Amino acid sequence: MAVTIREVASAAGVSVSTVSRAFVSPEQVQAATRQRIMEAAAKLGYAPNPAARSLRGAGTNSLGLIIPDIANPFFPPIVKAMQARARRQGYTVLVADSDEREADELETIAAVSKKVDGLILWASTLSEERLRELTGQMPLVLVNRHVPGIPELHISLEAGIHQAAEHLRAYGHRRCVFVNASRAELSRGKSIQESFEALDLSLVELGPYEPRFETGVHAATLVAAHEATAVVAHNDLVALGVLHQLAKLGVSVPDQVSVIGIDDTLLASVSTPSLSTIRIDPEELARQASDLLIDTIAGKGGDGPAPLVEVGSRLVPRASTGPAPR
Amino acid sequence: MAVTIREVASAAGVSVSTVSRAFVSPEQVQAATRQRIMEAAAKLGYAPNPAARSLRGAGTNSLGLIIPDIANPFFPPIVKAMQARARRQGYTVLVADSDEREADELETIAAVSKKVDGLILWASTLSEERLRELTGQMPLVLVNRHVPGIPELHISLEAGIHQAAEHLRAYGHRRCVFVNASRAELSRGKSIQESFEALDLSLVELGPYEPRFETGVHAATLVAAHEATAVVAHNDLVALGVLHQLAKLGVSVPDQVSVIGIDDTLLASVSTPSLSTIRIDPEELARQASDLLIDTIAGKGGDGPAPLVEVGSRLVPRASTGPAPR
DNA sequence: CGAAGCTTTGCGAACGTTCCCGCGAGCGTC
DNA sequence: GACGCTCGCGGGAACGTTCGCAAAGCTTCG
Repeated sequence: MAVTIREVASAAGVSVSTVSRAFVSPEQVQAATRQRIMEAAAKLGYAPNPAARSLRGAGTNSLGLIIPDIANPFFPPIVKAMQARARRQGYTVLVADSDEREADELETIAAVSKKVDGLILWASTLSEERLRELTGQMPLVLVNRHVPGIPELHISLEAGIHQAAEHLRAYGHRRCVFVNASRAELSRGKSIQESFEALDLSLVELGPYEPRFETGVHAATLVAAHEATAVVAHNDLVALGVLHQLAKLGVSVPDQVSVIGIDDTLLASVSTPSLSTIRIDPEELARQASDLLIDTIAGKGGDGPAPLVEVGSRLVPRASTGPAPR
Repeated sequence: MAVTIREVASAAGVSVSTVSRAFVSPEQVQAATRQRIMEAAAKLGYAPNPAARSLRGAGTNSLGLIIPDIANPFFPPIVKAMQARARRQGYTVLVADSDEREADELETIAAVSKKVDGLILWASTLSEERLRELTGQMPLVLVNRHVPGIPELHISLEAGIHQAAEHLRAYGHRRCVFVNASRAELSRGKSIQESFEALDLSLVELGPYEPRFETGVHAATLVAAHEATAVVAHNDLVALGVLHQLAKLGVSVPDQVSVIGIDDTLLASVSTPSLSTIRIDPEELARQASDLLIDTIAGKGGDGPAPLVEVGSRLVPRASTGPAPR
């Protein structure tokens, strides 16, 4: 059915081996023959069969990306960027979500692992032991999860949080509320509490709740009781819940209360008022994660400790923050 | 490195063929032997190598899904649902986006096509001729694109549009605006124009524009000029642009103007006010599309005309629609 | 009791590719 | 001018699996 390497070989008047070489390591075959081969291949519409290729020992040229929830608007831009990045390096990206349940994650990994050269595990629910076992079987990169000895990408919100604190401080806010739903990235480095208090801003922490819209709705009813004039939410979705409920309560944003989200998802830029938020650049994230995995697959840094790369964050001020009321 | 079928065979004291059969067609091997094999496989941690399997002629057990833009919030829930559905049938889903550019789509198809058993092409930019050529090489399902002879899934907005018209009519609206950015699904069946006028609602069509937030912002400035009291937007994103600009103009929604979106993305449920919108059920869409492709792969309906399945829509009334001002 | 049919299992070829080995031609060195 | 080295290419085994074919065991029935 499909056109094989053999047909290309006879069409170009060379052996199968030479055609193979022309594709996998072109410098080993003379320019003239190479060109003949390529022309024949193009005319016949030949493309190497990935199954045969990977069976023989070469990799699959695919990366696996396992994220908690594709439907979470934070991820799609990252997936998109990673696809683009990986494609340029000759890789395809296989995306799957774990629904944040260990059983599902295991099943997903089992289904995907044989088809890829390496795995990016985002906020894995697996035990440290299991992850260690897994990394023995195939290249692994962890995002927002720390296990000694496994390459890791860490999202740091510290800079963004600091900028948010500065931003609110400059606007004259003194009392803030943080709606928490436990972000792994916040567990290292300076806590949000410390960042705010360093600037003489008091911060009361609500929760932890589930990271849902309704959480924001609920939290919004509490800010008055705390006499706070600013709210930082676990993510944009929660922030929108806050916005929604404040509007319903007749509280004006940003005139009476300022609101800040996290992630800079699409939600933030299209809300009314548009949402000030702490941005994590999906392009950079994708680039770092895929490069880290590709390097690991290539066996770089085989010695030495497992690499740890960090991606930062910054505040994107929009219309949901403003001067504190007096 | 990895454990092969041979090791399982010798561990279970049977031949390779029997182990193979135990996995691919269990009813052909006696219960007792099958159990022995499964135990040995489990103990050794054996899983069939997909590369070898697909090389030998069996399929890849993967479906390809090519959509215009993963970052468009309409798609992630569909992708998620399709993954879940396909997994239950033993398939993995390979998602890629085409960025709505023909060159990218071709490249994407080339990269993915060898790794899958069939392809779902969403709103393909390819020429009819090319699609026909492609369908000769592998099973294809088209969504929102009609090419005679190729299985197709058609999203019908007719019911949703009709319900929207009824909804607005019952609220006493008479003049409406439609912000258009050309949806393929609208090109068949009754036009939105006809649906509205059948209920004695006048509808002026703006555009077509690009389906962006800013389009909605722009369109919102025009509704007063048309003396309209209701807006139907190309999708939720555009509708949010409308909402945003109306708020800025001091026009109250829904007291002065009602707004309806299309797609029922996450955006619609978390906006302020929450957005009435025409919902296309992602679960049903995913189910129909993947089942259609899997049936096509299985060779069902080889004779007869190419199947055409339709998925409907319905209005989800929320807070952005209300009685027309008098 | 034997032939015929069915079920259960084993043997071995084939899938399309990569890569190790070996061969011959050309070239530089002493 | 013989030797060794490099370079370009061909031969063929191997990757792990599926599946057609056939052998062996069992049942059934005349």
